Amino acid sequence: MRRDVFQAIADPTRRAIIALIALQAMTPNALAENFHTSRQAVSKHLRILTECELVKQEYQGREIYYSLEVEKMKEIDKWLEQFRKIWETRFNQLDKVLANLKKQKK
Amino acid sequence: MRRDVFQAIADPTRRAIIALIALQAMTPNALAENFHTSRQAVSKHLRILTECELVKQEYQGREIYYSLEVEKMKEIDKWLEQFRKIWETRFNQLDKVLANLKKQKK
DNA sequence: AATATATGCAACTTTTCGGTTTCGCAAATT
DNA sequence: AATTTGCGAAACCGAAAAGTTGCATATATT
Repeated sequence: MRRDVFQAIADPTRRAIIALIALQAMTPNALAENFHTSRQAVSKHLRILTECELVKQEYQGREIYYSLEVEKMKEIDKWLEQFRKIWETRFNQLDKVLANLKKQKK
Repeated sequence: MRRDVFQAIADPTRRAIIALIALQAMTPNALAENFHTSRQAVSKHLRILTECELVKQEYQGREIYYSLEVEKMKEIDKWLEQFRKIWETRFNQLDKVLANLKKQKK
């Protein structure tokens, strides 16, 4: 079982779940209504999300409210950081090219 | 075949490949030296990365240099955007709490 | 021309994934 | 007390993933 953040967000249903519970805590049943799958399938997704700590549970009687562990999402952002540097540099280079073109036009 | 960016970065070997070719274009053979898998396996990963347009090829005689399509990486960044808003808000709320604590100390 | 090298592709195998169905349990409702 | 409801866990299934081995092909090298 790999179970890291990147594997967790690979599945589109899980990404949708993440987007939903980012806004407000939700129960498995409430979540399942948004998809064309059984509640059990959603439950399985929630387990995966819980295992990689992307999600936290809050027990309320027999209901369980799931909500996003936003901090964990930053891990993805952190990984992206190395590439952000690259695409910003590229952008600056493009900027230079455009600036030179302008100069030549004059 | 799903083949989207999120599925592409789910595999740790692929993430490593992405990180390598982000710095400089590399051939499959050169890449394979960095992993404990066969060249063919790396080739397969490269095909997946190519299919979702995360990677571009440059033919040079019998060698093929692979490099990162940085633009495509922005798709992940774009998806993260919605959560960035949330964690920044949370941060601001924490900021307020800290500010209040300071006030009380006075 | 013969051989070596770089690569992709196809076939095959094992493991993982995402789903369903069935079940058991605890909390609510009647 | 009996029934309904919300949930997770386990068993099972088909499809996809990730790897290996064995080719075929095109370009270099000798």
